[in-house]
Amino acid sequence: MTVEGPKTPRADWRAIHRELSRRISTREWAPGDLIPGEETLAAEFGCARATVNRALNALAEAGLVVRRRKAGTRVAETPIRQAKLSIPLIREEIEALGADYAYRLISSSPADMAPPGRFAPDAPLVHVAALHFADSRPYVLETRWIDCSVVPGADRPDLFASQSANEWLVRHAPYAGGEMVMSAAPANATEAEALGVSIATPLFIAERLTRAPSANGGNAGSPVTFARLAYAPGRKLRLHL
Amino acid sequence: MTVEGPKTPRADWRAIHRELSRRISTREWAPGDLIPGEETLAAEFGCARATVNRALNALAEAGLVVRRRKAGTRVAETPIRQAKLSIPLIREEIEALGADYAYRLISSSPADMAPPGRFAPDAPLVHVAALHFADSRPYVLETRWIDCSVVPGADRPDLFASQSANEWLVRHAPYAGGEMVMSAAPANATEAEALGVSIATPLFIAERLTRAPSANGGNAGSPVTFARLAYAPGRKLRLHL
DNA sequence: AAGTGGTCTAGACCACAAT
DNA sequence: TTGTGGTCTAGACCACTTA
Repeated sequence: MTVEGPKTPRADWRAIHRELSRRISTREWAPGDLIPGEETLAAEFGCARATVNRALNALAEAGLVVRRRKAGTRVAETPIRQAKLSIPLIREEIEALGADYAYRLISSSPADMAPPGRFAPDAPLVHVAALHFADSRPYVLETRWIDCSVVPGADRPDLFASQSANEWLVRHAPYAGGEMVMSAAPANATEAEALGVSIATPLFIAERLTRAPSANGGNAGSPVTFARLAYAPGRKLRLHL
Repeated sequence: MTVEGPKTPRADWRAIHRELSRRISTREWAPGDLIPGEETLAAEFGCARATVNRALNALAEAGLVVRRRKAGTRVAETPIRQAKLSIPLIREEIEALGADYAYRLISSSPADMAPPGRFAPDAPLVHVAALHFADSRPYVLETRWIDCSVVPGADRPDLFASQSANEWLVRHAPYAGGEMVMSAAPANATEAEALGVSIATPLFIAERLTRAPSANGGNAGSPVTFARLAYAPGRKLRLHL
């Protein structure tokens, strides 16, 4: 009998998910073990197979089990292997810290120098540098290039005077996918001055390339924008596993 | 009609997902727009509502749409806001680079100093320091504490002489969840010596706290292990959006 | 009060892969 | 060949929210 509380629904896929999750985390079912099939579990929990299927799919998506036709479902050998990283707008990130947000454009101009190899050689680029502040202190330096042939209007003067490129792009650029690379690097002269730290101070760097939807509807079209974010010291990226 | 190719299934939730995804990425449906209800879309695609539901749920999980009862489904204001981060074992991470993996234990002993505030004051801790090599070059310094009262046997001598604590724990410790924090920091004396770099060199730091399942089956039990990973310069964390 | 998503069911057929 | 997961359906009821 699985029904316990007065308000307990007869068969809730979340309840099944919890129970299976428990059996795995307590090693009642150890890594590598083959667990019962959907039909069997459905009988055990007294519900339809589709309900068990949903619970198992959620476990699979979280990386707790590995499912294969005919082979069955097994507890993953390496259980915690995936985490979801939410990427908020910088303004939201700062406001979530309980700090006041401010923005200042440093420069916006047709690009002289472009980051090598990311855009087509003849792409009409705009270069934008801007600072984001938390409680009047520099929080992150944003250095960005935008391909105007993909995002018409991005070369309008003063466009980014009072709104960050990211927020404008979110509203005006088509998107499909992209890549993000995070690393640690010493502050260069520009970053040091903008953030008010010494040269070579360790900075958390996030670089992000966004791509337009490709012709066939896939998610690997031509680059729309490339941004390098250099965070002031102390910035931490938190994840829940 | 939606059926086009000879092999096209009548109604495939992935096809619906692709089509809706396309409408969003091309801004046919712009951020903030209310999109048609499940019933309407089911009629359009000629399938059951459950099939549309599955496609929309996938979009919601990816952060492309926001769904609320009675209010309907809207295109998210900030489209790309989530990324999946896969966290492989260090050995797998190094082997994925095409490099040879090697491991060397530096020290393993009852903990004298514990990271403050992470474990109970009287918890019987073991402290482990170890180096992971890629092609004979230091790749990451692992500094770890383990609560032996949660993981019996972790204080066995020479347990981590030839296998990393992480791999042993994966096989022997119950788990439930945890937190991970990433940042950039200057190398301290220990890290500098172990990794063969100068003091204050910028390092990518990942700190990970793992928790045991709590009594009620939740995912916020007592700490099992805390690990600090200090990566040699050049390490990059790549994400696909 | 009413509309929308959330979920369950019972049955069916299919796709893949191990035997 | 056959067992297992993958998916679809048609209908039903429920839960949450907005109006």
